[in-house]
Amino acid sequence: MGEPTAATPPEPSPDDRRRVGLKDVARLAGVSVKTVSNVVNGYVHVTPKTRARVERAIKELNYRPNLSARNLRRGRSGIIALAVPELDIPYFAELARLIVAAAEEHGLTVLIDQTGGSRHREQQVAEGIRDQLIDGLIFSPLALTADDLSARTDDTPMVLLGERIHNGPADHVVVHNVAAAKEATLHLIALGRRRVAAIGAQDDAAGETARLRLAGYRAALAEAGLPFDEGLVAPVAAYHRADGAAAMARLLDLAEPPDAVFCFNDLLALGALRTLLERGHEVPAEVALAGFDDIEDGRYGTPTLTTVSPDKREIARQAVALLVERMSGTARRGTREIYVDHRLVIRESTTGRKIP
Amino acid sequence: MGEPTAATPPEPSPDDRRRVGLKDVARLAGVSVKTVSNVVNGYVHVTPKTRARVERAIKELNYRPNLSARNLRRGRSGIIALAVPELDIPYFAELARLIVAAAEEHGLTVLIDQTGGSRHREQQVAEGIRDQLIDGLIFSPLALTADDLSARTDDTPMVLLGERIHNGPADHVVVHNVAAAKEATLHLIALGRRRVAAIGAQDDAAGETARLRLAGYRAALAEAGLPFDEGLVAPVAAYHRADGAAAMARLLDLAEPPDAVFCFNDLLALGALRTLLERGHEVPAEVALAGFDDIEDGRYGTPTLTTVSPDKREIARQAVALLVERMSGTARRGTREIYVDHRLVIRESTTGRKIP
DNA sequence: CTGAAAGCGCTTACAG
DNA sequence: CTGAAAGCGCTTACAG
Repeated sequence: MGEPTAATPPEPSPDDRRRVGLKDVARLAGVSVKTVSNVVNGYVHVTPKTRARVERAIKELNYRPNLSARNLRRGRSGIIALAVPELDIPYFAELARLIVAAAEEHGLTVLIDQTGGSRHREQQVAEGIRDQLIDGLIFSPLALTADDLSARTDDTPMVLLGERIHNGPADHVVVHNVAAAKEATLHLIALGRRRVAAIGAQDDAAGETARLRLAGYRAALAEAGLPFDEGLVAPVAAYHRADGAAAMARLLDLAEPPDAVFCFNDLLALGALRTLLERGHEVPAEVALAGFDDIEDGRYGTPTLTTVSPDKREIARQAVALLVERMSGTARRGTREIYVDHRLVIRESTTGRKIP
Repeated sequence: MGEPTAATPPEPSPDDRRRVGLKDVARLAGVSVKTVSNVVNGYVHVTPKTRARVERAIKELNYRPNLSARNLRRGRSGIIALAVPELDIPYFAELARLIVAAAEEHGLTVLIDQTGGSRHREQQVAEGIRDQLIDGLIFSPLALTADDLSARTDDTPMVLLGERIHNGPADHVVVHNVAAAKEATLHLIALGRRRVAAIGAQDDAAGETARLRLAGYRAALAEAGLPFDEGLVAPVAAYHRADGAAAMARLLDLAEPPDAVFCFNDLLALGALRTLLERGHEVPAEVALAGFDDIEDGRYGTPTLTTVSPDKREIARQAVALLVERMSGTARRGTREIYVDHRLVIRESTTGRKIP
């Protein structure tokens, strides 16, 4: 009494009505909370009559289980994180869609982290910015090294995607990059091309994808008995259209420009295509073009794009399946590296044939 | 006893070591849990010396707060959901990226729901499949009606995106569709075109976007004194490239084909472009083409695509800002409809000029 | 098949 | 500035 606040009786704000809990449902239905919990979670040992009564009460009160409480009690959240560089890079957008779908089949919800490929953000992800919120992580790093990952103190189950990190610190789903790049290059050579260029080389340590695809490219040249010409290998800073466009321009300025180009991804190829058409070159008559990823844009451009198509659905499924195994603790010791199929999809940018 | 399971004593699995909690940190640091909590949450009233000791203990034990417990206690999760039809439709991928970024500035994490535009899934989203997990929802519905949304019993704060639902049941961020479509059509007419077609009409109730953009198209014709020709309006089942390609083919088969086409989104335009080039028509010389959305694909095709560019960053910012206001309870009564700017980006598909 | 009760790990009045 | 304790809403042994 006499306290300054005494004049303001603690009056519940309109939003303050208490949330409906299990207890309220139990009271209305005239059963114990255990029974309500059993009904909510679909357990068997409840008589149909009791179940019906509980369900009526749930509907009447519009009860929804509080997931924070459930998670706290169960010790898991049912949420996994997907960390990718950018959501609007078509390859990652397609992958994200498939992973969300695959996760749903396991009753899991996906939360998305965009790292922008920045080392700092990737370290945060690896160290578990959201580790107490998520049960597992599917991670496609761009800047992190295997050492970074080996040093991580967070023990949230993790599955890696992409070429960046091999040999081990975590389960890993990949495609056979060397073989796929070799196939694509051999296809160009089989068309009779002799000056086959490559766009997408990268010097820095981040360029593991580049390294593998370049190896495949070189293996194809070697197998075909063609010389390797350093001048036909165009390095890029990143794997966007603009980089491909610029690289193609440089190749066209060579004394002896290429008659075919294998681009290390589709965005590079689409950028290169743009430069070729802009400068009045016919594709594939003068320059044949192949990419990697099979993103949807390549299927509808003019010409349509020949490309290596990794089985993205399978990548998503395997990634989620591996993660689920890790999370449940049923995974065997040691990490696994799973190789997913790919196929070469031949379209107009190498054959000139129209889509029927 | 005698039960078959009696032979297997309940032995804690190696993974079962208890999680490090506030209590453990408090014990190691020699302070109360309250103090640790204060340090973790960055509150002021802790002496530097105590703070340092706590921080050392946190590091030593590699302590991470349990978010489920925090959320349970605080009554919120810091997670918002973004529900869109598909993540790999470029427009939604771009929007998702921007919304994730905007949410991050408010310390919020985004969880993504893909509805596939299915009515059933959209109803689940509206009714709060994850309502106890999320603090708010940014929703771009395709099948739901205003009535569906008015009837929802879930009271999770929600912000709507897209043209589907106007007038009211929730806060809403949109662009001026009619005005924008009119501008795009007038631009085509200003080029001297007289048979301007439209691709993207839809009969069904879902076609609110279609209705508005068609209205803008008609308004432009009227303003320019051109007749409205029903035959030049091509309906589509969906807004994908394939629909645009098919619609364009039908328009080209007319006795008097169009000399310009306004497509109600960029994917339709890219599909239409494909048909035009495939059939040997010059763009824009024979047929000029404009789209809507300004997705990245349109910036790099050949020719590049003239399009209405909504300010997507602003859409994302406004959507998150509105939602945050609702969640904090500071929003005024009544729902708001926020119009975001757009501009017409003129590129080669109407002017034929090359990008410098 | 059902009930009463403990406890998941936090935050936050309430006292000091 | 710090401590002891209640309670968020669940799930789940433990009894019956």
